[in-house]
Amino acid sequence: MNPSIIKVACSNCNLRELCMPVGLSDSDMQRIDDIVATRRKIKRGTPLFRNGERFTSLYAIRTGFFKTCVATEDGRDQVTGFQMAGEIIGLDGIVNDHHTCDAVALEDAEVCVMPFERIEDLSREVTSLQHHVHKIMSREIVREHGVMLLLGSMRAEERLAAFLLNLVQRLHARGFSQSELILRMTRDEIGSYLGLKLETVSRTFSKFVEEGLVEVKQRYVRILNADGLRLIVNNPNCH
Amino acid sequence: MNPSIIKVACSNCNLRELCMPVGLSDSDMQRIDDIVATRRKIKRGTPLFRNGERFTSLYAIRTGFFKTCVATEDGRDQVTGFQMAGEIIGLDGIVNDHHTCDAVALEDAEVCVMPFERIEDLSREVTSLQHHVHKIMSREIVREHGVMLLLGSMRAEERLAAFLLNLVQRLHARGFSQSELILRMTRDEIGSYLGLKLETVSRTFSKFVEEGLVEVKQRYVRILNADGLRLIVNNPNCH
DNA sequence: CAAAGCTCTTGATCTGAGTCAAAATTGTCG
DNA sequence: CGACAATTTTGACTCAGATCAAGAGCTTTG
Repeated sequence: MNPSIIKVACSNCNLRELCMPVGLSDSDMQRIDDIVATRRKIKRGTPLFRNGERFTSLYAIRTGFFKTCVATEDGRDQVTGFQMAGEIIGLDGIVNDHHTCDAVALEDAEVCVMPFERIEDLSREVTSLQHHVHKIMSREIVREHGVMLLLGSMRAEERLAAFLLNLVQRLHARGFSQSELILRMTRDEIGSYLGLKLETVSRTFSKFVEEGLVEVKQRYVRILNADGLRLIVNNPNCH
Repeated sequence: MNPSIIKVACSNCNLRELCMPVGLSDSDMQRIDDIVATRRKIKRGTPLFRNGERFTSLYAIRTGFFKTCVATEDGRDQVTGFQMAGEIIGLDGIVNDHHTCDAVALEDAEVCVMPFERIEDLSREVTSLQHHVHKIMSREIVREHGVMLLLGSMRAEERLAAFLLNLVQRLHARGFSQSELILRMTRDEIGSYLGLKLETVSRTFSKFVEEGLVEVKQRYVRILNADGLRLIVNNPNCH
């Protein structure tokens, strides 16, 4: 028995509205509580799951911050996303019953373990859960379209600006500041996600600082001019 | 009434094993037949659906070839995928009840229209259909991870080689040649998908021809040395 | 079938981001 | 607390792919 595994319930979880369907009846809520079999704590730098591992469960992040990354045989890898509290990871494993990417905690984290079989069973009975599962997967597809747009057609500054705005927007939705954030990932990881080298990420940060768009002190970032960043993202001709 | 809409069934469709679950009982097959409400013919260059349109159905491609693309307000756009017979499009629309990309036929095409409500209703009853829907969505997520890897970390030659190998592999799975194909898209569209300019796509084709890897005559491509292409994809140090 | 309009190829040049290198800063842990 | 390791910044130089431009092939349509 893993001592880091403890039993809990969703019904009184304050992230409920992020990972669960809204407007459930009490009895449905009760049943959904049972989906979350256990919680699991993940130490910083440690994988929640790895490419090739058997897929059994989806994970709802309770606390902490993750990255997911895929790799080629020849050792290149690509960060495919950064995930924070209330987001669901593991969807990649459904097709082949095996995970096709690594999920690594970037800070000490805790996740709710939701055995996928139970999700499937229950979503045959609770329609709103079925909808919810479909929407979560579709949302991930749409998010990835956005990343493809970014990687396929944006310049370094546009990519970093879009990245910062996206992060801060998601943090804000979780009750954090709209303008301040602590990056939980290295420049190298940001670069991998954005298709840039770490030096380029660093230089672009410096450029934003010079232009008074942000204040940066290592992992700490304060956004001074969000509209300026939005302008960079939306206007390819601004330079 | 749209005259291009006609009634049909899956049970005797030869693409069945590509878009539908396998190993269904006769009675389940019967019910799944009813999912495909209609078929729809799409003329070359015409959209099947557009960004912003209300989402109602998924589409199984019966014949023809599609591209899907997303766009920014400022007019940039990005091809997010090319789809062929047996593949499902429209998954992007589930999250927000509206499509977030355009799907355009690159040759005259025919699709099976599958109202998503019916899919959801039936997949609550037919477990194998439920699994199937989940797998299709997960497969799309994994595919997009691959595209992110390509866009984020590969060089032009690697991208084009990976693209050709992927296309020919999918065509082969549909009974076409492993070595010959007709591109249904322009150099510009390939470039958009691969994050390259059309000139770079053209030059890279020319380079492959010089190296004896492929034979190219406009849209016609014959792969002469598939292993050579694979080597380009897998070995970042080969140059 | 001829003209107009796409699409594709190729050349010349430019440039944004990559590479290599070194120093500065911060974090970690005995 | 202090030293080692990891991360970040900055500079100098290079290069893959973008851009600009022109011409050649194809397709389409009246």
